[in-house]
Amino acid sequence: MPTGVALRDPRTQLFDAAERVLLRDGPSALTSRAVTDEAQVAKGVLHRHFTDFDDFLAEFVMDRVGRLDGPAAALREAAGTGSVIGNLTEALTALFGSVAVAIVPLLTFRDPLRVRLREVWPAGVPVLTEGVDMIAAYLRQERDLGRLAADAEVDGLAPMLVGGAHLLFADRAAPPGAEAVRKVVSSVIGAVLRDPAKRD
Amino acid sequence: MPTGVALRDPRTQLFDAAERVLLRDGPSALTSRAVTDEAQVAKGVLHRHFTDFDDFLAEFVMDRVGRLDGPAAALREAAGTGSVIGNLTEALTALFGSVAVAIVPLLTFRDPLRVRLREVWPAGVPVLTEGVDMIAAYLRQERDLGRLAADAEVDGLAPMLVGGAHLLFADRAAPPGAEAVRKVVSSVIGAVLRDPAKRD
DNA sequence: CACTGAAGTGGTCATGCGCCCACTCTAAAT
DNA sequence: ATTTAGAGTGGGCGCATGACCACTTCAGTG
Repeated sequence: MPTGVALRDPRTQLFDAAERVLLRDGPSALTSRAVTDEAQVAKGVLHRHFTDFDDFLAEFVMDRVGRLDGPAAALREAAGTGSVIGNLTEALTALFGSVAVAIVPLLTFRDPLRVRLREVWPAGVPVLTEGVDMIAAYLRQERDLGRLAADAEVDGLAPMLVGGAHLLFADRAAPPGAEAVRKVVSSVIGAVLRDPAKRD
Repeated sequence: MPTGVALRDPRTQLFDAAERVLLRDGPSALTSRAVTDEAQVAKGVLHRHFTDFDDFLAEFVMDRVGRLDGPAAALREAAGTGSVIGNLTEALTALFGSVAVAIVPLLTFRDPLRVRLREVWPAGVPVLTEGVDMIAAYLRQERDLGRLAADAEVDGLAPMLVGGAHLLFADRAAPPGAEAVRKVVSSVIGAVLRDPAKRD
């Protein structure tokens, strides 16, 4: 086995491996060994590029959140036009249905990681708060309550993308899949926006 | 240290200890040692009364779900009356805001436990499916999508009751608390029920 | 062409977890 | 009074995980 041969883009390689493990085996299987094995590199690689496994996870999350630029731009554009409902629904659906967001709350269950994430988080916040505050505005709710509701929506849909964690209906064995989740987000947002006292 | 002295109601004692640990230290701290230590009993006690730690957790969850009888009755009654919106909102709020339900999805993250839970789960299902299907009906959505949406709502609100797991707004340090969660559930359900094509 | 340092490897360690089990104690049965 | 079954105790085992580190290899530098 050759050693010392430089890998190309080890960080991305590890991030992609982590995503594959997460989607295939679920969050409880996301260990440092599982990631390095999946990436077919030695255990030490992870520790050379990241101070910590939680550090790795935090960077992993932020990397995925960074891919939200597209949906965020669509959201801004939708807010500017006259026909708000259609475009906003579309943009919000894309935003909340994104796999990138879905990964976030999963990792939240690692307590130390949560602390770590709060340090690097601000970079990704604006993209998400925008959408959430818009929902709050359309609900004409207090800002905090609106945010809380949106938080619940995101946190709730996330586990289902990754392993079908729902328990209420155990008869439905397979996870719903990204497309079904998108449809639900769209429907829920649509229902909220159909509120009689709508604004446009 | 006296040994062999029979504890009174060891199961309830352990369940209560588990809930205290969960609410105080979060789901990642919910280990078998933490439970027995919190209950101030020896490690072995847990294994005498339960075949397994996951068995204990499954029984724990089912015990808490069993406390949903009150909200479920209120829900049935609300469905029978004429003024559906007010009563239904109240009943659904009580149902989804319940701490008992909140515990369920948390434990979902333990993979083996999920399998175990599916075996004992049917006993508690009707109580929950009732409320969820009602929401689906009011949303006039396909049954599966409605259920999925409700699942997301429950799963999403749960972690917030237990440690404030939300990340979108890291500036809000403290968990929202049960009362705030209730308000949000009520608001969201209310918004959905204000749909122009409402039924009552 | 030697030198140096960055990068990858894999053996090893400490920790914590769930679980087993030999032991002890109590209370009910004969 | 002796027996026996049930219940609580805690030492310790096996395993998995994250972290550490001595060693190896290669690219770039003068």
